[in-house]
Amino acid sequence: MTAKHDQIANTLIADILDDGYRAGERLPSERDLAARFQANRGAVREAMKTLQQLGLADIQPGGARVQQREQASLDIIGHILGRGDLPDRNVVDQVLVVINNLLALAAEQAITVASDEQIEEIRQATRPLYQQQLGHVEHALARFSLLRAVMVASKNLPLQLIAKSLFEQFAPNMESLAVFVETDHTGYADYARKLDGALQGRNAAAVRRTFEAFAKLNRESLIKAYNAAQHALDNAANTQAKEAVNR
Amino acid sequence: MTAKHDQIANTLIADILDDGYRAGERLPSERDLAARFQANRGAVREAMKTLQQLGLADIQPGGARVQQREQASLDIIGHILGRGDLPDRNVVDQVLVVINNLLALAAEQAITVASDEQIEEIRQATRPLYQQQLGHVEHALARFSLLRAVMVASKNLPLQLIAKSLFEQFAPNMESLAVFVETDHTGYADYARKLDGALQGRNAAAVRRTFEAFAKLNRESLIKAYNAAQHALDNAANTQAKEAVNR
DNA sequence: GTCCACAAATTGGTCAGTCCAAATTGGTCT
DNA sequence: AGACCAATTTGGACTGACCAATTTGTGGAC
Repeated sequence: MTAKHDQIANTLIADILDDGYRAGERLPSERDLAARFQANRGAVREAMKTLQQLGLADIQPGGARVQQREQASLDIIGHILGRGDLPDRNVVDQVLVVINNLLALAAEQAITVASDEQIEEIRQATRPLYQQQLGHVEHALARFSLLRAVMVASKNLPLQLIAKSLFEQFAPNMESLAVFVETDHTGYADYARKLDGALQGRNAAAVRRTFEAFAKLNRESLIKAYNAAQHALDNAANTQAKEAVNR
Repeated sequence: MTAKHDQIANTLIADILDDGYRAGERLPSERDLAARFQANRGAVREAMKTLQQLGLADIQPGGARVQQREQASLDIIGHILGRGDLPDRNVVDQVLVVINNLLALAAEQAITVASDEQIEEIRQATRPLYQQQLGHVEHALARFSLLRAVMVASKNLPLQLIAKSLFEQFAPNMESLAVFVETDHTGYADYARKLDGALQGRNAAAVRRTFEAFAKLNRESLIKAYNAAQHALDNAANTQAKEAVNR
């Protein structure tokens, strides 16, 4: 059971993101919201504080107003992805672009600042990707471990925080696609070997190139999964429609 | 006059970031904090909610615990930069590295997805940088406008949100350095011209190269300012010490 | 002495009602 | 129309209380 103020906050967030409230518009007063959600005003206040920190609402004595989505915090990405049956395709692609770019940057930084031990840790993290018979979930976890190792080795705090935030909002919303993902074991293994070599030689350019290839693989895999999931959804919708006609 | 719950939150945040509370340690209860700050528990609760959303505290029935800094939100960067007389040099450099990399990515994206009108807007934003006689503040604002135009043209929401968040936390904490910055007008003008040309030809590689040169300029300028500010601070400290001896 | 089960104290989550200061609103006068 | 002022609305803060989950303390069994 999630806390009540979180329920209220999530409802309001969904309302705003679904354009139930337009930017600049005034939100109902805390007292009105308390009545609507059958909650205490304190709980509503905590929910409003959440909205404020997400940059979705500007809250001042006299009234709270909805802010432009571009004014929001990075933390709204998860909520945006969480809407609808499938996460928004464009946003998913945008997140991938950013994550991959940051990953390449982190690798570049790591090559120059990381200790030999940390480079060795990254190389260790590439090992599981050699294995052809890893399950989808295990393979995804292995890739995540690699990502994490690179980020830590970059010794760049903002970089780590951004990657963590993006990933933690991204991953849970991709679970609905997970069953449709077909892991390209051979492709990843090939990439893992190249990365290992580049790391060993501390070759920044080669590392960046490899990570860009890695990104391409990830993206293609996800696009395929997306198409499959979309077909499945459409079929389900058709079936439901036919049943409705038969009734 | 800032709100009381914000004061409480800021004090607690500073305590945590200054290692007043170690990771894993339990924070005082809301009731104790209310007594300490001579405030209502409701106000303390709102402050705690801030800490939670910053990822600094894990707050559960039974007690709140301090979280690892690596678990925090990107929004703590501003608080980290705000400590001490001068912002932490390493963190400043890290932020610069990330911002510049994102800027290059945004430019690359913009080249491929932006409309002709948006490209034109970016080119317009480069114009002020041609002028040799712009004041430091005006020049900084002009650079910011350019950054903003590129981000918008990238049409990548997460990218925009990250850049906005980083910049808004970064800028106010650089004001203490502002007086020591010597703007390299000639360098910027040179870069602006190259960028303009690359944009006109929609040459992604050239745009990225130009932005990397731009980043280098920015970084060198800030390092110089840092050294100057550090010297000024040291001298002030020495003067104070001598005065103390004379008393 | 160690471990475990149970009761007591602590703590966060929620609620009701009240007061205050800032902002908004609506009417009035010019 | 536009400027000004009072009434209302709204967020910020406070007091005091209750509940459920967790933690902590205590005692007994091994």
